[in-house]
Amino acid sequence: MATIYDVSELAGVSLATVSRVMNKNANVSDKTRQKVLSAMEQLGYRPSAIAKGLASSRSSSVGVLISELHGPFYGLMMSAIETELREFDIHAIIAAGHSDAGKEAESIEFLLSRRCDALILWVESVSDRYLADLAKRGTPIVVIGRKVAGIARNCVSLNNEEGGYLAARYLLEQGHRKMAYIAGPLWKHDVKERLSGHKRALAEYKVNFNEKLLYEGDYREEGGFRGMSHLLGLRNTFSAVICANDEMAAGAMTSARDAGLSIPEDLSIVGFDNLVYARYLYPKLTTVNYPVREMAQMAAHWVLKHVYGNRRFTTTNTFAPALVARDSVKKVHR
Amino acid sequence: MATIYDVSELAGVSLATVSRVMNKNANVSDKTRQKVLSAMEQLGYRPSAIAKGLASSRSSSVGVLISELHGPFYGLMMSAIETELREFDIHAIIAAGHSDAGKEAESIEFLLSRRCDALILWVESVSDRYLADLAKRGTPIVVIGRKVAGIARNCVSLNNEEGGYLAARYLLEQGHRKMAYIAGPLWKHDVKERLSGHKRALAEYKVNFNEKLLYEGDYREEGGFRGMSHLLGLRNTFSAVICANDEMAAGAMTSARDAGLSIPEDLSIVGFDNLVYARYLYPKLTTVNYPVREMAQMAAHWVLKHVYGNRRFTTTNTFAPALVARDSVKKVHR
DNA sequence: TTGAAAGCGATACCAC
DNA sequence: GTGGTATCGCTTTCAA
Repeated sequence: MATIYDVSELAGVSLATVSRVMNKNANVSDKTRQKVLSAMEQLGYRPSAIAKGLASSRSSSVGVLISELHGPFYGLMMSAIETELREFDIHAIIAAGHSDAGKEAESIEFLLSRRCDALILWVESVSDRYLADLAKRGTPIVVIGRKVAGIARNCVSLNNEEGGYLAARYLLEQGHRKMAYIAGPLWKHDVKERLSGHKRALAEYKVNFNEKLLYEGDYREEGGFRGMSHLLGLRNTFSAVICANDEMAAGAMTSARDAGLSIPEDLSIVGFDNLVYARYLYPKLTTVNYPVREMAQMAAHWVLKHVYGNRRFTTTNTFAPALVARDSVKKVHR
Repeated sequence: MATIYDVSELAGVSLATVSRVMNKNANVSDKTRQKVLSAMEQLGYRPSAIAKGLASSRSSSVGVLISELHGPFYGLMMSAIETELREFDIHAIIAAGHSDAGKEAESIEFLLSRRCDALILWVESVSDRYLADLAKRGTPIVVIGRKVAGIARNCVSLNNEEGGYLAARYLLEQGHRKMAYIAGPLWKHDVKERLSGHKRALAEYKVNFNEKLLYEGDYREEGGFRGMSHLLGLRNTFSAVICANDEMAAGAMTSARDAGLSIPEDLSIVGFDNLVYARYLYPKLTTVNYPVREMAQMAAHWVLKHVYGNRRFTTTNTFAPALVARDSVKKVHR
């Protein structure tokens, strides 16, 4: 592969000059610029991002850490970040943390070793303390989906508590009084927040939260399926089930149907996230909107602004959920 | 951030020695190794992958190009590749091609500029010629999901024609004779192949292919939705609809239901891909399995074997689709 | 406007 | 076993 030396030689100019035309530095005469450009063309020259990074201590890359590379939620996030960054020729180096503290830390170290100019992190297991320390290590970070004490301005987060509240309140407004709850892994921050919002709504309506009707799922279809099966096996009755995300809602619906129930006639269901496919489920899923795309874009903008000095962006740190009413909830007359 | 110089100084050894312990080179006494290791520890030393790449002309990264970063299909692919590679401390640099020849080529150039040790490509728009030329440029490539003339051994592909055939034959076996087809974008290779397999099955059963019942979709839910709406608006009747992928099948089902039809009683539906969510649709979707994960792993293994010299892997170039019968097809008695 | 030369942080070959 | 040093491909002063 041709190097800058080859170009400089063929064009009959110095390395510095070649470097100047690459970086669109003004102080180059049109004539030399043309010579250089055509030399590059002839050689099929492609600058080495590696050498460039070493020399400039700027890698033009930002590390993105998410829990999983698959899954509709993370996919959207990644996609949005990549799109925003790419427009400025910044590349996303993507790694998966698998919701495990060890792997998350390892991935962060990995991204750091790649000398990313900044890190955008969706982390669930690593502690607030760890993140706060990391922020002081030099590489700018923005934490997405979580509010970390001490570095609030580096965070882009959703009010999950409010989301949990909205879902429950909606059901209560529709007349439901007995509801089951299929949560995500209970150690996760957002899971706990959603659940506490849920309880707040119940309290407001003076209905008791029944621990027996709480199932700890895994945020995936499978967990929703098992959760519903479990709940249906109980002696308790309930007219609605709230799932802590849409994927589990999909699994739960399938399970309910396998048990012969129809939705929403026999059972109402509410999800969380408002993934694309929520409206292609049957019946169309009533859920809580999670503005992932917007949040991901915001994280990217934060980096573009604070790390790459792009002044055109303004940033916000918190986002709000919103209820999206569709067809999976039936009104109950009491 | 500490450099190798700092470590060598603190440990009181030469650069070369530090480098040796990093690379687990045997020729270092236990004593010096310990000195170096503790110096690294003290300094919080983290080798620069960038400098390493420049010096060794090995970036320990492979470029992965896919059409979109979101979407269940690509997500699974990416995830599988990353997992395989990561185990060997090889990193995936991921880029999106957006099914556009210009962007695909640009992304490839981008990955090349990053000096990836190899490229794993899912490309749809760029020509066979382009790929064959690229393969000669030096950086090893493996093309996934497509068989490219001239570089067949660098390809990992599925027999799409067979998949299209299987879907249609299944419907024919179940007694269906009038079926509509919601295809993907007709310029795509796999779309054409699936469709031609479809026609082969029809021919075998001596049933005519009705051009009027062919709709060109977009491989996404939305396209399936519109396709079904379109088909239902026709004067033609049909007892089944084959969708060229599961996402469109989901959209199509929603549309059919909006029109008051029940599935599979009034209309049978078959998909393609066998995504996770196919079994959480209602009714559970009968589809054709696309072994994406296996294929992605194979692509990663190919690279691990041929580029990084890992002899433990064996490679295969072609994969076969298989029909997965579930609940979205009704048997028709004739 | 252009060039010379000193890094950037590792690797790897050659001595000792 | 360990050290010296050229080298990778580019950026970035500093002079001219």
